[in-house]
Order: sequence, then C-alpha cells, then structure tokens
Amino acid sequence: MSNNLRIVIIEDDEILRKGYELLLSDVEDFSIVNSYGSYDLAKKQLKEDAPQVILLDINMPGTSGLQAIPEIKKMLSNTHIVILTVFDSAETVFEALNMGADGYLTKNASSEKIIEAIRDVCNGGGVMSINVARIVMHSFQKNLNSPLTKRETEILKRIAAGQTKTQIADELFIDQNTVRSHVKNIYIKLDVNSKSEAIKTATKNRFI
Amino acid sequence: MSNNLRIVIIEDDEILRKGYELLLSDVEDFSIVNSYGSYDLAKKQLKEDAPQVILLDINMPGTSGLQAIPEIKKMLSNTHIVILTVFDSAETVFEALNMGADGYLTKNASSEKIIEAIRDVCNGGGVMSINVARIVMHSFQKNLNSPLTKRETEILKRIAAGQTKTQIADELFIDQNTVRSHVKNIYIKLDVNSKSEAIKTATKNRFI
DNA sequence: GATATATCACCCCTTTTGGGTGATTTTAGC
DNA sequence: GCTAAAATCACCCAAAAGGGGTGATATATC
Repeated sequence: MSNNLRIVIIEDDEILRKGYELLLSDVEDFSIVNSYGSYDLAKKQLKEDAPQVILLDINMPGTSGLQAIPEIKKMLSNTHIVILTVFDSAETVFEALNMGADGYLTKNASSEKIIEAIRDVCNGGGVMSINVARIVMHSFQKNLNSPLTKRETEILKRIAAGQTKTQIADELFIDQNTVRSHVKNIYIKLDVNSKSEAIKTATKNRFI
Repeated sequence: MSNNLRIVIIEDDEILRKGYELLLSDVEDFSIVNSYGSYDLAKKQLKEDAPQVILLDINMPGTSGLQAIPEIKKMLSNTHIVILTVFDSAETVFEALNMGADGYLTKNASSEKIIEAIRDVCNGGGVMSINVARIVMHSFQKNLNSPLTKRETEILKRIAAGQTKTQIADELFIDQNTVRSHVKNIYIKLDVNSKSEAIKTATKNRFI
C-alpha cells in the first residue's frame, strides 16, 4: 500500500473529476491521494499530498493549468505532470511542453491510455495522445511551396541561427558578395527589407 | 478490390519486408502492390505502383529513406509516407518530419499499430509511436537550470528572432542601453562574445 | 534557347555591435 | 528588514555588419 503510486487530480468539471477518480482508484497500485476543482484550491495542500503524478486540466477557474505547471515544478520537482484537456491547439501544446509538462492527453483518451500514460511518465517517459502527436507533426512539416531556392533557404536558416554574412560565406566556401546577393533575393521574394522581418515571414510560412 | 488501399514497402531487410507483406496483405482492404529492397530499386516503378501509402525504412543501401522522402513527394504528391525504422534519434525524427513524412514508427511497433497508422495517415493524420513521441516531447522541454533570468531569456529569444537591440528596446519599452546591458550579462553567463555564439549555446542547452 | 540559379564585384552610407565603466531602482530570498 | 540579484539607464569608442543600388558570368534546369 505504501508503495502505491500517488496521484492527484486537478480538474474543474466535477463529473469528469469523479470519473477519473473512480477509474484510477480501481487500479491496484494507484492511490488517488486527493482531487481538486482548481489549482488555487490545490496549491496549499500539494506539498502534503506529495503526488508522483498530477493529472492537470488547463481550462480552470483562477490559475490556469498552464500557469500552474511551473509553480508545481518548483514546489514538487519530482512530480510528473500530465495535461488532460480538451484544448489541443498547437500553441497550447507547445506552451504546455515548454512549461515542463511530461504528457499531454486529450479528454477523448481511453481509460487504458490514461493508465498507461501515468505509468509511462513515472518511468521517465513523455506521453502524448495521437491527435496531439498529429498537431506536433504538422507543425513541423515544411511548406513545400517555398519561393526560396535551396541555397537561399540554407542561407536564411543560417541567418536565423544568428550567423553573420561573413560567417556564412566562410562556412559555405563562397564570397561574402554572393551571400549578400542571395540575401537581397531573399528579401525581394519575401517582400521584406530586414533580417528580422525575413526570419519572421519565413518562420511563419515554414520556409525554413 | 479496386478500392483497396494500395501500399508499397521499401525495406532492405528481407525478413522484415516479407513479414510486413504477409501481415498487411492479410488485412481485407489493403493491397501490397509491390515491395522493394531499396529506394533506388523502387523509384522507376513507383509511379506505376501508384501507392496511397509507402512504408519506408531509413537505413538502406543507396539512397537513404530520408533523402527519398522529398523525391517521392515530388513524384507522388498524394502518397503518404510512413517511416518504419530502428533509428529514433531526435535529429532523425525531425529531419524525417521536415522532409514531409506523415508518420514515424519504430520497428518495435505492434501489427495493430502499423495497420492503424496506415489508416490514420490516409485520413490526413500524423502518426508517431510512443517512443518517438517521447523523443519529440523531451526535445521541447526547456532546460530548467538556465543561468539566464526571465528578462535575459526574453531578450535572447528576440535576438534569435533576428531583432536588433533597437527593435527590442522599442517593443519592451526599455532603453537601448538596458538591452545592451542585458546582452552583456547574457554573454558573460554563456561565456560567449557574439550574437551567433549566444544563440548557438542557448539553443543547444535549450535555454530559449 | 530561355529562364532561374548561383556565383562574384564595387559603389554608397547608416545602423548595429561589442567592449569598457559606471550608477540607480526594483525585486526577491533569507 | 537586510542583502543579493535583477532590471533599469548613461556615455565612451572603433570595428563590423547591414542594406540599397547596379552590374557581370557561369551553370543548371526546363
């Protein structure tokens, strides 16, 4: 009993919260030590709860789940956070991962997936449900209709990496003037007239 | 029969290739139209094969799977590519996704997963197996031990986005001298003395 | 053979950068 | 409440990089 996996649920929808509680307390080696309707309600007691895993909703009254992540991480550095939410925009996913979430499941995840995810994060894994993976994957796929040539793309990538034209010229074994020439063409094609604009436009359109 | 899902397998290991063939040809609405031991062997006939899905290995004699992706995409724009490989370094995964792969499975994926993945990509989804998801997730998680303060991180992010100190000062409503001051501290903390080095170091260590 | 791409050359001037040395005010941790 | 860290601003300097203009040439690619 004492070696059970300690779990806390933070979810404002009472039906869902009770549902998760029921589901997870049925698992032999899981212990639901507490469940809360918001992070604000949870935060004073989390230290005492000392959970290994927190199932965290994002959309909650008061402090949002995203804001809560760094606070939890600070307070309980060894606790794994699994986001369990309906939100699945690319921005939300990335922000959650950036904040330090160990997993991101959407609420249509099956019981087995949730249980599996809890075990996985405890073993140092990261977990995401398939539709989240889909979002992440798509956000990586380059725009195939880039107006930039191969060389121009190469150069713009390096500019985005902070390299100067001199460095780029050296590393590509071409003249600085050639780099300048490419950069000019890049600016024309992207309809910009500075480095930052070029990076912004190219990033937004996934040309690099 | 004519409405069957047309699949091509490109995999140099004959045992595996035959195994996949056997597995997938058992699925009612799947048709293995062809299978090849390398992309070089496949490329002349792929157009004729007109597959909806290609299962593609990465490590193959001749043209690698990664190099093959853009070629396939160009030749068969509506064909979905699912990488099926033992390689699962973050770089490889990202490169494959960047090249335009629609899925990335590792070879320990179960039969059901592979079949599910094939159906998923045909429905416009992206697919990744759990260990790949793990890699992707970890590569997103910021280094929590960054020596940089919040403000310094903010400023370095903007420098990485190609903004000049003037622009940064304007957008953050602070003086250019303040930005300069922060940048100097950033350089000291990262032990670098130029923009590009700072971006490189910070990116490598996931400080930004 | 025409068009796109990649390569290089020289002009101009303005902006940015990086280094140095300082100070003041907030903010945050103990 | 004290102390240290962080954030803010000021002014010096010279070198580097940036951006705009206008060209040429070779090599692909179609």
